[in-house]
Amino acid sequence: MRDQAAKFLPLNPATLHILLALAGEDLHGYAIMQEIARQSEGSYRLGPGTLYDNLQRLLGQGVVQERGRTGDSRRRYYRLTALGRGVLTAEIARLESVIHDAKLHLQAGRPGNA
Amino acid sequence: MRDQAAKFLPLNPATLHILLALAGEDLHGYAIMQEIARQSEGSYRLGPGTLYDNLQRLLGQGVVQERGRTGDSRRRYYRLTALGRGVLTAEIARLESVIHDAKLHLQAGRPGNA
DNA sequence: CCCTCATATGTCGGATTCCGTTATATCATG
DNA sequence: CATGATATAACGGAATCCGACATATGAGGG
Repeated sequence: MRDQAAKFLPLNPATLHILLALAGEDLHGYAIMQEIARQSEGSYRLGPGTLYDNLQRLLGQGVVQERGRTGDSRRRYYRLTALGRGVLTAEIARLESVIHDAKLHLQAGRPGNA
Repeated sequence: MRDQAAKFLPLNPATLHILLALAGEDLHGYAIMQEIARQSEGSYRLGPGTLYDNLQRLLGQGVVQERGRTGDSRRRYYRLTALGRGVLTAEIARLESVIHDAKLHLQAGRPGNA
């Protein structure tokens, strides 16, 4: 699984945030946009173009899948597959190591930057 | 500064890794490629196309600048500007919050993924 | 019933970015 | 001065980004 997941890394920001939004619960597209805006406190917003391009690709890659429709017939709910969960987990682990490195370098040498 | 830096976020993976490589010390392009490969233990490699496209853009944005050439006349050394250091710092802070959220959701509910 | 507005998905097309291939120049060695 | 490794850069097709626009459905009021 980790081998499979590794092929998808690194994730671009849009993909990372979509997977993150879906990690908590299954959501439909419009709700994904809202959840990403909420998580970033409004500083990062995905437009529909970027969102649906990405969902289309992720469906094809088997990273997310569509859940059976219930209630509101407009909504298409998406959920992470096992692969998708593995990809997100692997990316988070990778980013932790990136952050670790960054902190070493950002404080070493130049305190006040400039 | 942070306001300025915020305009550049989120960083795509190539940009993040270039800035990270330069956070430690000034490097020339070829060395940036090697440093990124080293930091990721070979799992993420930037080709020259992606690297120089990005450096060109970052120079234009004032995120990195060229240092005076010394020694080997082929090499062009790059360094982070104050803005560049601020951008990297802001992105790292943002990613920490992303990781925090992700960990909540990834362990909640589904322990073993699958 | 309609009419209207918010919700929700999807399309479209230009701009940007990605990224491997190829070209060119310089260094180090013998 | 020949050779091979290092280093930068140009090139061009593919992929992605992303706002604007189009369409369809739901909720609620009159």
